[in-house]
Amino acid sequence: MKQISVKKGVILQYKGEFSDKVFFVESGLLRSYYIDERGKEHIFMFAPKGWIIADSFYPDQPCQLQIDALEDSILLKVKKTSTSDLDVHRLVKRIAVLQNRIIMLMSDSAAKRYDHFLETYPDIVQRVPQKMIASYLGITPEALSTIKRYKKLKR
Amino acid sequence: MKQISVKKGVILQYKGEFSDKVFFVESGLLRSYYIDERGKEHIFMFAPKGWIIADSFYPDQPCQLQIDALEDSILLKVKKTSTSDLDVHRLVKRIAVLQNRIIMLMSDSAAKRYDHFLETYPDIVQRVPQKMIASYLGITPEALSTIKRYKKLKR
DNA sequence: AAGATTTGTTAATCTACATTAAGAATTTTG
DNA sequence: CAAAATTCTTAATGTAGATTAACAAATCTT
Repeated sequence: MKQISVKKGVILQYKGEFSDKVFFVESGLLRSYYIDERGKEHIFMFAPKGWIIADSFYPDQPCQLQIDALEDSILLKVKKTSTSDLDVHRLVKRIAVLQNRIIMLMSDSAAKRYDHFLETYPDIVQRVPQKMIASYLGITPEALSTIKRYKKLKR
Repeated sequence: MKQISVKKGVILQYKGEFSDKVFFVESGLLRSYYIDERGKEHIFMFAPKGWIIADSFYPDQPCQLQIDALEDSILLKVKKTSTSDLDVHRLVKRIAVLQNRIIMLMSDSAAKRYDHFLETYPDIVQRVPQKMIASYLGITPEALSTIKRYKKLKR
């Protein structure tokens, strides 16, 4: 369990790598993302201060997700193999986060998914490019742009 | 931790209920599903023999998911509050399942999501109505019907 | 077995979002 | 600061999947 400091843009975990790391974000912002067969990135999750980020906790399986820093960040790095550090409480919390993400993805319209995102990450809108938010929502940046225009009109 | 036996159709957990239950499926088939504001059901997960099914493990929060039996089933019912029974190993496994579900939902086409479903639950296709599979995939039964027709044509 | 109900198919039409493209705004870099 | 690169917006057109509807097939009920 040691503290590390990373610059924006640094890749902390590559897809396919056999990783045994879990990161606790002390400050800054990370993201995990899935790269599909066509090379397209789909943002799986953002991790601002206080969040955990990791692949699925199996050290003997190749990672599905890639993780990098969207801002200069300070992290606590823990080895997954030290099961003792993975307390049940934190795992349960993570399950809740994933469950909400699934319910969010299942909710019909992109506009609603955007609202859901705003609730989950109230302070991230200003910090990352819209195209990343679009990727998280599963839509194109153009579509997000249109959604935002409509939201403005309604006000 | 006690064994219970339920008939097809029995609802084991209602949306909004404060539940502290986790079910291990010994035989049969359960499903968890999310009910949206318009009353539409979205199947979150199927749980055949060997799987766990539960809401997000917080006994002090109302359930987001409803759980019922799709077949006569035999279950082990565990109280979530007895943290000791929720071993880290099982939680980690559950996280992996949820992560795969998210990646599946993010993968572009409905046809691919169907393939993904067939891999995850090879023996469920014959056991549940197509409209439930469609719900799990996030599409209409009509759309699934069309996907299956195209798959047949290609063979 | 006959009727009733639920489920599955097909086809026509509609719509949310994708794609393409071109220009405007913002950020990065030398 | 100016030039280059990236990001954002808008609009035109295309498409996967939704909706509607009518019928066929399977399942449940008595």
